[in-house]
Amino acid sequence: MSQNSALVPALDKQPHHRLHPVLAAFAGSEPRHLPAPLISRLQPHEILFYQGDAANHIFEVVEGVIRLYRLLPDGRRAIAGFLYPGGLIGLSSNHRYACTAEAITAARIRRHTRSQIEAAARRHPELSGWLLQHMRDELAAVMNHLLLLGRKNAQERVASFLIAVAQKKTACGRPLSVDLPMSRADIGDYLGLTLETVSRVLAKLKAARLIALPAPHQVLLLQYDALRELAGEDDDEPAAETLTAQNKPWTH
Amino acid sequence: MSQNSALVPALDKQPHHRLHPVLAAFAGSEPRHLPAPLISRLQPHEILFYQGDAANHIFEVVEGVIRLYRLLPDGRRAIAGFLYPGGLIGLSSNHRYACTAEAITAARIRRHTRSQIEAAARRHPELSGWLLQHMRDELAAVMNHLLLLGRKNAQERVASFLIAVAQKKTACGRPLSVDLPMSRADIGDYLGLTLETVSRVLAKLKAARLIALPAPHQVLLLQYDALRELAGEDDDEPAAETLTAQNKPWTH
DNA sequence: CGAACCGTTGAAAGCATTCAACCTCGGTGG
DNA sequence: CCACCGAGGTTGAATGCTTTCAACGGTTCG
Repeated sequence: MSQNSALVPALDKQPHHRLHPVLAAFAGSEPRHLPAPLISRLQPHEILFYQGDAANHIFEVVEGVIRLYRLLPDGRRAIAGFLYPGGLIGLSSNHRYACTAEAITAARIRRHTRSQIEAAARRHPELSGWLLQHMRDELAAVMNHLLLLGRKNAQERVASFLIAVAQKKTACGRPLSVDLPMSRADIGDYLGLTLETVSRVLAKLKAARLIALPAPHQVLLLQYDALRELAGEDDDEPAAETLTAQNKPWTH
Repeated sequence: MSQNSALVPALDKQPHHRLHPVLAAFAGSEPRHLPAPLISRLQPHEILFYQGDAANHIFEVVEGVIRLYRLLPDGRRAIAGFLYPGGLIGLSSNHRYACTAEAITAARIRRHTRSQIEAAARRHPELSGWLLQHMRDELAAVMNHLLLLGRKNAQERVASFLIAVAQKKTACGRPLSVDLPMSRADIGDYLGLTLETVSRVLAKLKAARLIALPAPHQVLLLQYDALRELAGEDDDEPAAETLTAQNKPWTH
């Protein structure tokens, strides 16, 4: 509950760009026509904005965990991502927010108007680049998630999830302790499973001694590498690039 | 096979920004130190680049259809998107490409170096904004796809797919004719289904008179609205925004 | 003409879901 | 203080949707 790296839509792996109050810093360097960015507090089930709302603001999670989700007309829910402190919300939105943002835990959120950000970005190219990088990271994370949702089975999904959550906690010694502030239903809606299936898979991983569950919201990764194997992601594959460097179509 | 709007990762709906040779136009307005952007031709199964390759280029589809996909170690494949003429590839990539890009049909591709693009973007703010917008559209499309993969059943997925493909063809009168240059396996890997399931669902939709299949790669949407209903997306919901404008947490 | 590829269709199997019961834990109030 | 209640988690049994395996027909191409 006290990690502070971004866990953007599909759980970023690289913990680069840890700067907490980045936007605030840039906003602060502007002439102070505007009040300093507002920090608002959210109660556990409070909504920050709804899908379809005009996307006039960009939010920065200061504390707590936020879920982003979309709903089908009949109520089925898909969680697009969990946001941890340092995470940015709404950056990649168009005119309207694509998801609903709701607090899972009590949270503190820094709010910036889009125009503020854009003005600051014009003045500070490094901020502009940083925001772009953030969007690219978000997209890369979502690509991973498409593979997970499209082609992985329940075990692989849960294992991938645990690995991803663990990779935010910058490599303490294993066995790794991870806590999951969200409910089983949240995890299910994130992984495209039912809450029962999530529970069952966790039980199975526990029976296989790959994890331990001291409490429902705390997981110990006992065999990290076995979990990675199960997750089936070649996260940091070395350069398979020199091999394929020839025979590029455009070298014709 | 002759549409010319972008069908980015999850099949864009808004056909805005139809400008075919945008990047070329901007590149051309530079002092001609560099050769004009190369156009290369791809054979049906030719690879443009592999996932993991250094992302030094940005590509623009001029003609044909490209698939972007990721693989699991055991060969399972998830197609992240199909790209049609006008689509940009690699724009949102980090240092490395997140997907493999492969031609489905014979294709012509315009290649730009990333540095060319970036230089042009610095000189032409409108290009910069356009690229940003493109990334946002891509992300929005992927969000739709997460919902599809995470929570829709086979029928809903196929219906959504057909609707999305149809929405590229700017609203000719219904019944709408749509052609699918990709194979059933491609559709399956895009929708998180097997090729058999795709075939079966199409047969079922045909039996229900919602579509007709004059040829395997041509679909007639006989009952567009019923399909939309089945797809279950409130694509263009009107403003539900004024209703929720009050009770924003930050107004505390 | 035969091989290969693609799409379709059938039958059986499997994995996740659905429905339901039970349990634990906190909070509340009698 | 303890009974009651609701929320969240776990587990079991049955169902079902999708997958898997297999066969068949059509088309293309060497």
